[in-house]
Amino acid sequence: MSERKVRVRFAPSPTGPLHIGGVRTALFNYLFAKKHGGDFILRIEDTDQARYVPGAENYIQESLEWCGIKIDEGPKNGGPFAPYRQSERKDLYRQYAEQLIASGHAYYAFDTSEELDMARTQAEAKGETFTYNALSRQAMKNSLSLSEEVSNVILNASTHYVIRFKMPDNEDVTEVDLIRGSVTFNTATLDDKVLFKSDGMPTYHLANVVDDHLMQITHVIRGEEWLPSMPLHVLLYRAFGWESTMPRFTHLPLILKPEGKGKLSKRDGDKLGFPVFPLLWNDPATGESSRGYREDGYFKEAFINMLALLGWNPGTEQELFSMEELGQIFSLERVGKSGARFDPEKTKWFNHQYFIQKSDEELAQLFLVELQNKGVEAPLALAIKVCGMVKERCNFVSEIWDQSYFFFQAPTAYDEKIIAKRWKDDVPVLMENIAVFFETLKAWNPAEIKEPFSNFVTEKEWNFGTIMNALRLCLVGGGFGPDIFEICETIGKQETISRIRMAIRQIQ
RNA sequence: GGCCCGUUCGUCUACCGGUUAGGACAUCAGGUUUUCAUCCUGGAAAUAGGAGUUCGAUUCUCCUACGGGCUACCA
Repeated sequence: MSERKVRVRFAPSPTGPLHIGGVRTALFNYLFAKKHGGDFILRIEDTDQARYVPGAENYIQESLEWCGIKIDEGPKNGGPFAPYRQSERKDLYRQYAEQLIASGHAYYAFDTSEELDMARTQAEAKGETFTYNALSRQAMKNSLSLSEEVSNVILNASTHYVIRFKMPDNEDVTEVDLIRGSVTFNTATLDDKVLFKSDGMPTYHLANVVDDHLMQITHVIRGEEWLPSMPLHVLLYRAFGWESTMPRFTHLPLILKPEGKGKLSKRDGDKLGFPVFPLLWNDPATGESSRGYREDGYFKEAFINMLALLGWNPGTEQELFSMEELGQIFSLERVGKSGARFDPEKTKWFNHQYFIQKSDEELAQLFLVELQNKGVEAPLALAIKVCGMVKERCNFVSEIWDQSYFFFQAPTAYDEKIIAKRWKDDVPVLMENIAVFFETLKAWNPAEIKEPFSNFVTEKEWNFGTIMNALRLCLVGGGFGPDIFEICETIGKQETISRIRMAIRQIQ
């Protein structure tokens, strides 16, 4: 059993965009596979046609691709266990459900949803919860409570029946969870879960176990919301006689809201202003769109790095990891047990780290696209130079413009606060003197502007801070930006002088 | 309600019986930047509570509290 090649799967259901919790589950599966030289399988669990959302599967596929999570087998690239979409495997499940009936592990149930609702309401009235189990199943309509003849009559007359698992009466089921240790459930607290629905489709439980077995999955790594169904799944493996090749189970802690109670939801992102999804999602039903990390300007490396460290840590103080590195050092033992609150601020920090690691050229290419969208024409060389000057103060490509627009155009407005602070009554005259002085300069580069400029200001006995800050206001329109002489050089002598005179005219 | 899982600075977490309980984000204070940001230095900041076990508990056990998940012919 330990000889088997590691095979893991990510098995989302295409009911909407994959949220970051799902991406993290996929990531941990992928990293586990990489670490052990195994395979990563994508399986689409579309057994609920009512909740099927067009485009969702494609979204999932594209999200994983953007993240750099490579799929070894899946609906798009195929593989030896195709198909990888459960709707296309539909015909296969019935025989397994019937096998369970034949072996006495399952039975037909004929109760209508109205009858079940009634049973629930009645129980509720008595302050109890209705459970379809060993205690109640004799009172319900099924092939266990009814005679074989009656059952067969119903079976032949209608297709409206389900197949339920015959949950043992009172039995402890213990199974090891790789990050939590051994967990025990008593079957008396569990119910007779539906395995096969009246629409001819299997439920998650049946399809999941059958496919994991058929696809030779060795490790099931999924969200903590599945922990309560682990005993059912274990019992199914036993009932099928597959216990010797049953996968090991691991349940990942959930991602919680940044503030308040509960698990992270789409609403939190809207409210707090951060994406909850990897990619932009346009809902085909409501027409609503949700922001994505990719479109918000996050680098995938930063996104992955952030996700990897949410619930997992390497045990060292290193925080920056490439996908490659993660694939070498990831281990399930180092995944935490408790839910992790999501921190959008830290994600920005990660992005900054990757942002400043990028070369000026790489950033310039991205920045050029932004410039184009703004209708600004600029040579690559200038974009590279500008990126080099301002990258330290940005987290995103979209922030470069705000830090550097003055390299491409004269300021159209002047920051009121800076005017109040730096533009005293005597400043216009001083600035005109500076403009005249600049006209006399021959050389125009930072060093050869700075030296004569300093001498000039010193000679005049003007206050340095006054001059420098006012000059910055003239050239930039605000009180920020890179070295002032670098700016002078980059925009050119004529433009520098013209901006000074324009500011004198415009600032009141 | 029942079942299961969890609980270390505000947040993510390290320390798998002996530490001045470490790091990162955020925050605060200095410094650099004749600007802003970056950056550098420093500060404040935690073992949920109570019983055990032990020479010694953040670490092991139990109870309580709190948090989370599940409790569908959804996954």
